[in-house]
Amino acid sequence: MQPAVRTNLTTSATESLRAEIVSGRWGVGERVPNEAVLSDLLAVSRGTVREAVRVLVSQGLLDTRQGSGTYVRSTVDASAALDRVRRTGLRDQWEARAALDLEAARLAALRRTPADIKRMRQLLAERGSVADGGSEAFIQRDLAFHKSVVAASGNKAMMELYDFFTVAITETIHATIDGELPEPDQQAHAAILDAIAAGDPDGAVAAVHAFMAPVLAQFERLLSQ
Amino acid sequence: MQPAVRTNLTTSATESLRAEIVSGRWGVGERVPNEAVLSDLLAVSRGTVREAVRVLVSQGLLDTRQGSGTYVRSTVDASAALDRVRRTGLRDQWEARAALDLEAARLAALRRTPADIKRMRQLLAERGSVADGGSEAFIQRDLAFHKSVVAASGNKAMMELYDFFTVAITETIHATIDGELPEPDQQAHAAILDAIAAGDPDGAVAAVHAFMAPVLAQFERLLSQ
DNA sequence: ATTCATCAAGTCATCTGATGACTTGATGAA
DNA sequence: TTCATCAAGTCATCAGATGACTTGATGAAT
Repeated sequence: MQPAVRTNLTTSATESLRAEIVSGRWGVGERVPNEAVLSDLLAVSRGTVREAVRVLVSQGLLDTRQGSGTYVRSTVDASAALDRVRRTGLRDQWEARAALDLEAARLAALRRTPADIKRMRQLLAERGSVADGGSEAFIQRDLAFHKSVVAASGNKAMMELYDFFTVAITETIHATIDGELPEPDQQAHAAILDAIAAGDPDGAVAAVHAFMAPVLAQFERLLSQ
Repeated sequence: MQPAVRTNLTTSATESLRAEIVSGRWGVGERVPNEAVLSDLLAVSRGTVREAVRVLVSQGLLDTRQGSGTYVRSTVDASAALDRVRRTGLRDQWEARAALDLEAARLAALRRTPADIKRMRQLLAERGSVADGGSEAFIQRDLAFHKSVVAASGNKAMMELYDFFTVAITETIHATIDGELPEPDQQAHAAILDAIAAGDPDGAVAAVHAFMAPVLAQFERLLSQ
């Protein structure tokens, strides 16, 4: 069945205001109606209007000036993008991070410095097994290796996004299935590093693909239940 | 002189609450004090507390449930992560988006529905040339095609990220080099679509690579100046 | 004619109090 | 053991009031 949508007045007020802005009916720099008028237009109380306006201010769409009024600051709504990303499913987030892993490995194979290789080798050696220090510590070491690969790509945007996804995915996993995912083995990781060290971009991509496959397959199983 | 900082109670209340969350003092899933208590703790009225909470809800950090309470949803401060991504260079942002293009094309080749293919074909046909309606309109049509490819991957996280990077890259380009980039040609785009329609993931990846190469080469030239 | 202090209207900022809607755990009957 | 009922706790929303700030108009002083 179609799930019943439960919304609240503030949210719908926010979306109504947002629609006026992104549609361009309220132009950039223009002053919007005051709180009392908006309260009438939206048929909600002034408090609700204020909450809606505050949200749009925090997203950079509006700008309030005490004593003067509320003004349109921008019609571009990118600031909420990552929030919406976080609301997507676990599989989607994992795939998006995998996209970064893939391209980062390819770029790393083209750009890695000797220092990068040394660092990745060290982290891979430290990665060890789950037996050392428990699964939580192992996940941290595993992550450190992956991040070093992304770092070797020299791409700061991808590093930031990788961090973002890592935390978001961790939270989602804790909130839902509680760690039922297979842990990729040491050999698969070594293959990635070898390809990067050899300066082989296609090999690096293939290696990442190989180690991602079982995890994604597990997702499909979990999601199909 | 140091400009006088003028802040308001709602903003400082928001930051106080955010600090509790990102510091981990309030853990994920935990229920936070109710509005009346927060009102006392922050020494502001309940209305102000509600505005602050609403902002954090809109940013995905909190979650309110009527009748139950307010809960910590996540400790990832997406708005901060996004600012850091924005501050990275144009090449880094472009590469990150390319990583999405690449993986999305591969996934689209595996998952595309007949409706997806029809839509992509239509948008590719409409894409036409710069002559029709000027470069601004052409860029919009070009973008529409790329987004349809990402949509065909069925991955919502990647769609949101693609939108984000598109806006960020557009802003950066306007702010810096003012559109000196080569426009990938129609044939290269057709190759992507053909591979996806044929259900050929490797071919889709190769096609995206082929069309990205000249743009990235141009970046290298511009950046080396 | 120009400058500047003053003022009044308009607007957002904040507080207070009240009522309704919803959730959740306890209670007790079937 | 199951399930309907209930009461307490919490967020959702409204209404009214006061304070702080901005802005343009006014008019006196220079």
